[in-house]
Amino acid sequence: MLDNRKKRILQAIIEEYINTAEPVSSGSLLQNYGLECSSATIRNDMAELEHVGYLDKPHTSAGRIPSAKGYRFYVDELLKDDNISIQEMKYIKSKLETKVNEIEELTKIASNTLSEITHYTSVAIGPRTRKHNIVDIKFVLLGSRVLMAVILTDAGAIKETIIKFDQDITESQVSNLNILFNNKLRGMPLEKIDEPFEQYIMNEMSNEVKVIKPIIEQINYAIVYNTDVYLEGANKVFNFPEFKKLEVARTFLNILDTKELVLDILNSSLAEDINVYIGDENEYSELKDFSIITFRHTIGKHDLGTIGIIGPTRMDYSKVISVMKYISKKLNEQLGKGMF
Amino acid sequence: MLDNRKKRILQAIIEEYINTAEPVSSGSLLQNYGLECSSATIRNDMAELEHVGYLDKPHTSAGRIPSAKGYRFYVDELLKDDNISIQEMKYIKSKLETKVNEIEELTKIASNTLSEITHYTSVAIGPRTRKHNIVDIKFVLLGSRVLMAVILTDAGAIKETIIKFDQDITESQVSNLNILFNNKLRGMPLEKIDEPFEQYIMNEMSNEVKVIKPIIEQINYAIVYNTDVYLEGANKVFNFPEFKKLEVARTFLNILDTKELVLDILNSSLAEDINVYIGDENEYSELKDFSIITFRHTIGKHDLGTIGIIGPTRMDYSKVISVMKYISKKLNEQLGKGMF
DNA sequence: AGTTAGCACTCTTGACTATGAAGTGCTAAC
DNA sequence: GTTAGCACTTCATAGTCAAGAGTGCTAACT
Repeated sequence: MLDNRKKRILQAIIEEYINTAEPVSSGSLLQNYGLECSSATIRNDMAELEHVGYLDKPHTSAGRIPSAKGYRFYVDELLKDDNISIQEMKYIKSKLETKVNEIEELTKIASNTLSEITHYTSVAIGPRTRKHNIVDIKFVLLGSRVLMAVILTDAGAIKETIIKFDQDITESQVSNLNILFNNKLRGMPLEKIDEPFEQYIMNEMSNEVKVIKPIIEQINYAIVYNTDVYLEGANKVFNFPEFKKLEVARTFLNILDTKELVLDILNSSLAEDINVYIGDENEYSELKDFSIITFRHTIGKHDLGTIGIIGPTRMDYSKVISVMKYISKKLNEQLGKGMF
Repeated sequence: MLDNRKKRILQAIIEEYINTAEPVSSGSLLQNYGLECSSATIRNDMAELEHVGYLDKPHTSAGRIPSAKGYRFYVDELLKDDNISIQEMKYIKSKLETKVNEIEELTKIASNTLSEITHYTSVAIGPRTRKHNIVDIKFVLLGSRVLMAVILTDAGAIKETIIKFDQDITESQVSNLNILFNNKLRGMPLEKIDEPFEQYIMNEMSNEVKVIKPIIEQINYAIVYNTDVYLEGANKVFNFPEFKKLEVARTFLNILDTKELVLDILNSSLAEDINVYIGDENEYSELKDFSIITFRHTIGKHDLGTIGIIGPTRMDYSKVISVMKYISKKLNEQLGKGMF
């Protein structure tokens, strides 16, 4: 276990390094933090902290920088999560109070705001709607051969998709579809639009089998593939000195371009909690020089979307987590008002 | 006017520079291009070409690089637009033959393909629909206080938007809306959903004025603001040596992040033609080190979307223009089939 | 008059060196 | 357990130098 002074020194080094991006020396700690001991004592403690793996040393005559393990200790034990100003709170509130028509828009706004305030790149995905319950499903004829399906869910998500046919569709077919789909599916989760259901409908409307298949296919496609990844502030990374090295910047942009990877990370984030992945804690080796902080917001058991911040391991964890917690709180208040 | 040999030398310099990104020397021209003269002659011509502004010189003892004016001459007079392989054509064909439900998807696919083949960053916007004629307009009640408006146009664009109310909406109101809107608007361009129209509807439905206003507002919002900018391959720039300088990469990403700027550029592109903006020909000074090539595809007088390529001034104009022309041709064939 | 060989001149690049600054780790004293 | 003092290490910066690449000019050639 670390004694009190060592903890203070570790915290000071990490916070100084987060601010300056320069290796922290014993002298600078003495100057800027009110430590009541000499630089030699600090050096001894720093050697100890390095020995147990919380610090690294770029080379013998440089100061210390935090290791991934050091950041982890900091995040778990030392970090303060009230690192947010009144102005920032006001700004967040005003942004989140925008009137939106769909839950997904709110996720976008939250992600956007998070990036603005923290100056890191944010990523977000909309809700995984498969578990959402169907409130209403409507088919509307847009042309003699064009049908639109609109599905409303109890978590405020709206899925709409267009289906084209090689043959004319009649109004009576449409009203049949409306009745059958609603009778069977209302109150059911979206994932119930599956093969058994397709079979059922085909039996009920046995003389128009050709119409059913594309409808079910297209709806499923819309539900599954409608997982856009929203990105905000990719260019912000150039403000950080770690991205001065072209290779790092390139890796970063490649990560952001690999939608599947981002999706995977956001999806693996646990429900209702803030998750921090520091450097090589990340499952993917491409991410070893980066940290990711995610959180998912939910209503009851319903997933409403996941937001993440990605940046250098030298990230201002305190700031990001503080802002995230506040946004999370406000989102819940907002959603609690019964918007949907 | 340039004599034949000077033209050949200019062309050779530009093509060599596009390939290598290194200043081109008289010696290397002699080696790699079958010019029947000595390096001294080439040097004389190069001095002349520099004098008239087609070439620049980084410093006295370096080779020459093309100036913006040089590229312009090359694009206007020397460029070949058949720089595309059979495989590439096949690939483009296969991509564009994907079945799509909306014209906008096709624009996205074309943009995406263009970026894949040329390895430059592509941007695209959907059609400016204001001049599109309304084929049908439908209101659908999604909940007692949620209305969806779907508008179909003769160019295959579908605009849908959701409107929320503080009061219940009845089915009879909805059918009224359907009748009134369609009677008045069918065959009209989308831009006709304007203030005079709002007045007209308000007169016709004078007892439900409160319902009309948000509808018109929201529809107009959807028409005007539904101009997403699609971006593809932003990370590709790191393959080009001009982006080795961090400042250039940063400027580039900032440009891509400024949606309004990109939108403006794409919108100012003329109809049905390929437009090339080289370096400081661009209206915006931020773009002085970049070139942009755009083209808009149309059916008759209808705008169907605009696609652009943005990259360093040392761009492979020949390749990009060749591929664009081919895509443009295929798009027209595709659309000519009467998909919409 | 246009073309060419030859060569002096210019500028860049990379390797090598010297020097100063920053910081540590150790020793010995407190 | 803490601290002052100092030797030692490493990095960053500037300076020097030589090699290499390419031009521009001059004078000769066709």
